[in-house]
Amino acid sequence: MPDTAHDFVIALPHRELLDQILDKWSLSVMNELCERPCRFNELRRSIPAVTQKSLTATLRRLERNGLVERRLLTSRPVAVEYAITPLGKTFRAPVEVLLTWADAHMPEIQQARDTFDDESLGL
Amino acid sequence: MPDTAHDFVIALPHRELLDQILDKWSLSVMNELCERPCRFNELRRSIPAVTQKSLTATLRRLERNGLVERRLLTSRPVAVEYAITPLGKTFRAPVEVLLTWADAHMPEIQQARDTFDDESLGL
DNA sequence: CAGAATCCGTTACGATACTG
DNA sequence: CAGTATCGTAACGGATTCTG
Repeated sequence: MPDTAHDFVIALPHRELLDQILDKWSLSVMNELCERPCRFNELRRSIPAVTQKSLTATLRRLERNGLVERRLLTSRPVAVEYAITPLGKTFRAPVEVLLTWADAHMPEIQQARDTFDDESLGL
Repeated sequence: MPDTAHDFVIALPHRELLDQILDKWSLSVMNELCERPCRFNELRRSIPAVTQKSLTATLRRLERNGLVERRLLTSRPVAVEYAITPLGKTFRAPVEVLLTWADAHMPEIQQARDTFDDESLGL
């Protein structure tokens, strides 16, 4: 086996990949697309806080990494549809594990934060 | 069950938490501390690319969230030791799932990138 | 409708110097 | 040894305007 265990630094390609698909909006976008293909403005409405610019960038990144597919609908006027890819679907499980963990330990974490913040002040 | 499925936006506290513990250096740091408690400069050597400033910030964040513990060793001169907490240990599993996924699909992803980049040029 | 282009402020980060 | 303080840069993201 190569390493992964005592791996010095999470391996740069991994780190870079995570940066691209765990960023601010990617999870929300993929979450939406996992339910159904969506038009651009449909996505905007589903994720009200995202700006058009960020959404575009997010979709491009996800498309480049093969997690999302951009379909040009040859209608009149031309429309665009985004859909999750098979690869994208395989990413759901790891993410759910992550969110489940977050959910389960959020109270514990919140308490750690409170304690930490109190101590910082208390000094 | 509440939602998570048609959840609009990954829930802000979750998003914020992920930002704090999946950031650039946190995984490498926790990876190291999972093997043994470490001194500050020991960590720096283990993760050569991290600057002192970023390492300090990362450790503080992880400490605040209860994933890492800062132990003041009352020796002469005073030393500091960082260790993973029980909570921190529970985070290992989700991360491994994530990295395993990344490992398994990296070739596929790399090919998607190549294709995408080629098409961008080809036009 | 689905963006591209521009401007602009905040934040992240690295490099460097200094401290108890 | 384990930081803090300061500075400069660069990337990120939001707001706004424009376009086929």
